Amino acid sequence: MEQQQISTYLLKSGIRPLQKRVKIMSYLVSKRNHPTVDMIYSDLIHEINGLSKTTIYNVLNLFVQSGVALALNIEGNEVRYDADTSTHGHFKCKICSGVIDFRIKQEELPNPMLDGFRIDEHHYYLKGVCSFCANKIEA
Amino acid sequence: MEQQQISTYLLKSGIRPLQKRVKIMSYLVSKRNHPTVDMIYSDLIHEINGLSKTTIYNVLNLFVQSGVALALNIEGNEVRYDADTSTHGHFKCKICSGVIDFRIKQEELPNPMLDGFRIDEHHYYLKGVCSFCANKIEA
DNA sequence: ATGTAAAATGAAATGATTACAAAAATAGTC
DNA sequence: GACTATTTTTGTAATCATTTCATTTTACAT
Repeated sequence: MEQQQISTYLLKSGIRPLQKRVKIMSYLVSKRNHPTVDMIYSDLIHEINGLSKTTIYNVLNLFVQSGVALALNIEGNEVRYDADTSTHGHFKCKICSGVIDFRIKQEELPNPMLDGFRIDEHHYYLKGVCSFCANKIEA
Repeated sequence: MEQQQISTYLLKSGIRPLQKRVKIMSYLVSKRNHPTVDMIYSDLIHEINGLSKTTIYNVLNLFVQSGVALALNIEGNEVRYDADTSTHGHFKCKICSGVIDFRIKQEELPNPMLDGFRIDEHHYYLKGVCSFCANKIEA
């Protein structure tokens, strides 16, 4: 996606499309790697002059509050971010630590009987070993 | 559950049923409140003489590794523990921070096409506002 | 009882995240 | 284009959960 499109998207979501915000969203959208704050920082520090980690925290928190990004809490010691806010699941490999998406429809997810509850977010996480790592183990 | 039953259960799971381990498991099983380490510590410090937080971390890590407890990563800043290792979902209320279980069958959870992947754990988390807090807001 | 291995302890280290005050950038107005 | 008020970014320090590690204590078999 072009930076211009990102700007429009952010604006539409009630977020002023400032330079760093656009770059960070652009990174999330293009890489789709469910990065941690550290990953974003190490990748963008070269590209954005004088970027601070605090800014990344600020911007990501803003994104999550505004609903343009999801915070994934798959593992206790790290938060990962995802610009894809549509319904989908996540698989995390214990070996390579990679996180991949898998498609599921909203209707496929069970809807428990929770009378009077307001449900805002659905998170479906799987953990195990990905096919690539599984092959390496066998070999 | 009686402490005796807990001991037998731990033993069967390959865990030596030492005093503190039994007490901590007993706490998890009886309270079913998905506690954090801090909650366990503040509740058991009165009951167990000279209990240290490090011990709770040690014991819980052992429980998780041995498969007699689950570590829930619903929110990024806290890990909660659950002695119920059967398939079920968790709902966390944004207002009161309470976590409740809901029953789902293994078969109800979607099984994505992940060829060659080994899936070890399924986590299904919902977030929103529980009925109790929703009522309070309306009132 | 005694010795050995396992477990628990507490203090210090680590790592992620937040708070906060100062500096910089931005948008709107003249 | 310059001026000012407001918002954003920055960097440091503070906070909080968790782990590490050396030491002490406990459990258990002999």
